[in-house]
Parts: sequence; structure tokens; C-alpha cells
Amino acid sequence: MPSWQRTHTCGELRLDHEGEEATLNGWVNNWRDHGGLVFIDLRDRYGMTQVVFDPNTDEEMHKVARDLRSEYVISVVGKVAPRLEGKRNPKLDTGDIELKATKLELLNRSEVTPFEIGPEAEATSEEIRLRHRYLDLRRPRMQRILDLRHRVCKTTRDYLSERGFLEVETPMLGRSTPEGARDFLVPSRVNPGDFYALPQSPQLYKQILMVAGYDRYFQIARCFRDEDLRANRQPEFTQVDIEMSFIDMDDIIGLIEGLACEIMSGILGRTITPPFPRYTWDDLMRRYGVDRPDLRFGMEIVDITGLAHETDFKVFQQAPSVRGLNAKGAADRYSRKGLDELTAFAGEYGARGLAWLKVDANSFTSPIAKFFSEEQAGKLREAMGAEPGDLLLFVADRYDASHAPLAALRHRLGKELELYNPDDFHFSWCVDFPLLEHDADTGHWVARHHPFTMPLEEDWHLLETEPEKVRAKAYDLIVNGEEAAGGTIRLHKPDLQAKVFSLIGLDEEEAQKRFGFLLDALKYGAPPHGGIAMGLDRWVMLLAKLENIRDCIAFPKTQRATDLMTGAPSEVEPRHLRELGLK
RNA sequence: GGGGAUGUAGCUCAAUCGGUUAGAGCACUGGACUGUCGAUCCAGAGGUUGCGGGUUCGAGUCCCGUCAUCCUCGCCA
Repeated sequence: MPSWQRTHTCGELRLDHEGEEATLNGWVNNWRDHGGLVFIDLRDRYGMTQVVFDPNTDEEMHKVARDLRSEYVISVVGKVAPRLEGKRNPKLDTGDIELKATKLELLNRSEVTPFEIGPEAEATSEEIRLRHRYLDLRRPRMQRILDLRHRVCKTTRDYLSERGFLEVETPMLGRSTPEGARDFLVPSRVNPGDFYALPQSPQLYKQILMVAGYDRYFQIARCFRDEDLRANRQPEFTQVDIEMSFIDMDDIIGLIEGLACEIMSGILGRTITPPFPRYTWDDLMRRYGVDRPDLRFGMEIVDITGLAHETDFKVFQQAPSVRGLNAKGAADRYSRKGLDELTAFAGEYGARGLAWLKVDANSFTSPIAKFFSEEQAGKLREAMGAEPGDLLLFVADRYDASHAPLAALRHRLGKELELYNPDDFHFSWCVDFPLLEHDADTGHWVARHHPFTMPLEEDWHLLETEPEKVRAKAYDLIVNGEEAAGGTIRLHKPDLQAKVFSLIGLDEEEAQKRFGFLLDALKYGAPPHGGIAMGLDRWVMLLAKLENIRDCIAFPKTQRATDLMTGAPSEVEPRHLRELGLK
């Protein structure tokens, strides 16, 4: 063991260690040179400890200590001593003690860093943080987040392992399937002109594992989708992927509720109680305009179509659906200009306009107030639960076109008007999704989730007559307006599977070509099975209250899908391209 | 593919209506200081105002183009 190796971490020493000799390793967070005494705050992943260098202890050592600068890496041997009375630092966990140095070894110098590292450092632009990610990750904030991420993974692995789940790895180099998102492709050198695809998820493999008898599977799986990035979307991301056999929907839901409770209590020390409320997809869309509403606050959508048709307002008369929101007490919060801005905001989500009414004691302040008779105004107040001071907002359009702007408005108003406690967590399930949806471009039915989703038993008879009414055995876990997990019970019977394929216009030959290996597998005694996938990155975002997904990924990509540290993606040698048959 | 925001010292920002030598805090360098802890005090260095073009007597500021980062619509389980 080299003489410089540490006996303790920088977050460890306490008054109990008084008098002991300890060796610490770490980075110089800060230095205070008094000409005589030199103080160093030494930092590592575990914390910070003050080290004191006294010229009377060792003159040579003191000379070296005076030259220490930020981010130098050192090893210090010293005696743990209580701080002088009144000199304790309550900001540090180790603030009751300090290390009186007897030996100092400079392990490495550091150039002046492009930004400061320590806990007191001010925010730095993300571009510069990403370019020097090795320094950014050294910061306490990032170390806390990655530590939390690790604990979520560990809790998940332990929880599932204790319940008999096997972690099985599936290939990264797979077959491209035309469904869903755009694939990342990898050229095959051995088979010129052919490509592998990186997995969008291990979906097909995990179903095949069920056929193979691995009745409880999980994987913390990297997934790839070549689509545009967002604050909460990266081209590669991580899912906790789970699949089980001989189970139904309630088993998966119960399993995930248990895991969610364990994560919440183990990591945040907060108790949540299952079962989480379940809402049907129809219900959520009608009341909130989205299948993953933030349920920490109310402000439900109110349908006033009938009433609207009676008014003299043409836009209201002619719209197939008129629905609105009541922003309680918000009339004074939005000026004309503010309302114009809300209108423009709704427009970004497809609304062709936004009707607004400010509620007074006996009237409305609104450009459309004149279209309401006294009686209609009364009915409107009643329908909206309107009281003086409220702001009413309406979107008049097709029912399905009004979902997005209303949901976006509700989400924005909830935040802007502080209608909920941002520290709260609200868990719920969305169930009874439609199995199919109509593709406006092709006129075909397409699978809403994926084409292997089991329809609800009581809807099987509708498959041929009214496919739009068939509900799926699908379930999404919603947390604070985010989809935190989503899954389905799978089709394991060939005849039902064939029926669904024909509905979405997949003939047998085509289906065989695309998913033949799965269809073949299902012929050999496939057990009833189903599963779920949890977005790990989004869970960490929720738990750590992060604004963007990059902060919970060690080496993320920019919005242009580049890595500022390594420069990926990059050009490659022409020779390499020739080998791959690409040039 | 569309819309928007930002880009000034190593970092975070300022610079009035287009006007003199582009400033501040932190960091950095040198010096002083034996109980500091985001040390203090003194002195100093540091700029292709993202890049290219244009308008103007004069551009950090206005116009055009371009690049980068972020947000967002479309896209995406």
C-alpha cells in the first residue's frame, strides 16, 4: 500500500476521531494562506475537511502547502483535532474538527480550471459544463445526482431480485423494424449493404424470454431512438424493462406500486400508499385533455358545448365542441397583453383562438360577453363554478383538437398560479387505452402502443364491428404530469394476433417478414405474459427535481445530438467506409 | 423541417438613442498577513464583443448571412 493512501474520506472525520492519525486524499477546494498558518479545504465525493498547515510543525511541508492551488490533488497525513471553541464550521459535516497536517504529498497539479468546482461555485453555462464534463461531474451537485441515480438502480435491482426476477441482457445489435421511432443503424462489414439496428427497447426479446420460460425478467436497458431531442429526451436513454408470465394487469400494477413505494421511502424518505388511483384514458382526456395530467391540482376541463350552441357567438355555435377552464381568482393576473400571450400559447398547440371571460359580481368583462343572454350567463357561471375574480378560458374546435391546447394551458396555469406544492408527488394509473387509432394520412388503423397488445376480453367481440371502441390491456404510471412507466399485457394467442394484424392492414406474409421470429416463438406454447418499462432517467429527474434530462446522465448529448466533450459524431476514414461497403 | 431566446475577459454579467480609451464581481498573477473557512488588504495582468459581410463620419449596439447552445411545434413509448 503506497504511503499516501487514505485511511478516511473527506466526509468522515468527527469529534469521535479526536487524537487519531488519519490520511486524507482529495482535491484542494480552497486555500487560505495567512503567511503563517495555511488552511486547505480538501474535497472528495464524500465531503470536505479543513486541513491546517503550521510552519512550526514542518517548515518544508509548510512551504509546499503555500503553493497549493485549486484542484491540486494531495495526500495529507495529520492528527484529528477538535476546532477551537467558536471556530467550528456548521456548514461542514466535518466542521467540528480539523486535520493538523504532519505530512503533505502533492499527487498532481491542476491547471486553472475553466470554471469553479466547489459547492459555492456559481452556475456556469451548460455548453461549457458539457465541454469539460470531467470537471462538471466533479462538482458536488452532479455527484449527488449520480449517487441518487445509482440508488434508484440498486433499489430496483434488489426489489426485483428478491422477487425472483432474473436480469438478462439482450443484444444491442438487432434487426430493424419499421414500427415506432426511427432506428439508429449500424452497418455490417461482414454482410455488405446490410444493417443492424440499435434497440428502441428490448420489447421483442423479452417476450421471447417469456416463451423460453424465464417467467420473471428484468433489465436496466439502454434504448436508442433517432428522433429530435427535448429537455426530457435523449437519443439514448435507460429503461427498467420488466416482463412476467402467468400474470394479468393487476400483478404488474401491484409490482410497480411496491417498487415505487420502496424508491420513495428508501431514497426520499417519503411514504406513499398503494393502491394508486386508476383513471380510464377516456376519463383523463375528457377531464384534462391529456393521458398524463398533473393531478397535484384540479382545474378540470368543463364541456359547455350545449350551452355554447345556444349563444349568439358564431364561433361557439358552429364548433363541434366548446370546452374551457376556470382559473380561479386569476382575472387580475392577466392583462389584455397577458391574455394575448395565452392565446398565442394556445395557438402553438393548434388552437385557432382562445375565448376569455373575466368574471365580475354580476357580469363578465370580455369581448364576447355581449353574446350571452342573462340566462345563458347564469348557466355558464353555474357550469364553470365561476365566482367573481375568476378567469374563464375556452377553446372551440373539434373535441380531439381541443385536447392539446387545453392541456397545455392547464399545465401552464397550474405552474404560473402556483396551484400545487412543487414538492408533492402524485402517483396514478391511466388504463383502458384505445387499442387502435386512425391514421389520418393512410386511412388505416394503427396500433396505439404496439401490435402485440392484448385487447380487453370484454371488447374482443368489437374487433370486427367497431375496432375504434376496443380497449387495450395497457397501463401507464403517471407521476406529476410525467409518464413514469408504461406497459401492456401481450397477445399470446395466434388467432387473436392474426385478427389484430389484419385490422392494421398487415397481411400474413408481411407480418411474417417483420416479426416472423416472434410469431414462430408464440406458436410453441407461449404463456400468458405482459410487462412494463420505467423510464429511469425521468424517474431521476422527478426525484431530484431536475429541469432537464442531461443533468441525470453522466455523458449526455446536446440538442443537436452531439457530445461536446468527445466531438461525436465525427467523420471516419474513407478506408473504413469502403470496408463497410458504404462508399 | 418550422417558431423563439442567447452568444461581450477564464467564469457570471453590465455597457442609455449608434458616439471618447468596452466595465464590474469572481477566478488568475505578485506582495502582506499565525485561526481562516465563499478570508482580508495592496498591486497587476487579462478583450478578434461567436464568425463573415453590409449600412454609417463612427457599430458590442442597426441590417443580411452563418455557426454554436438552449426552449418549443412537428416528430418520438
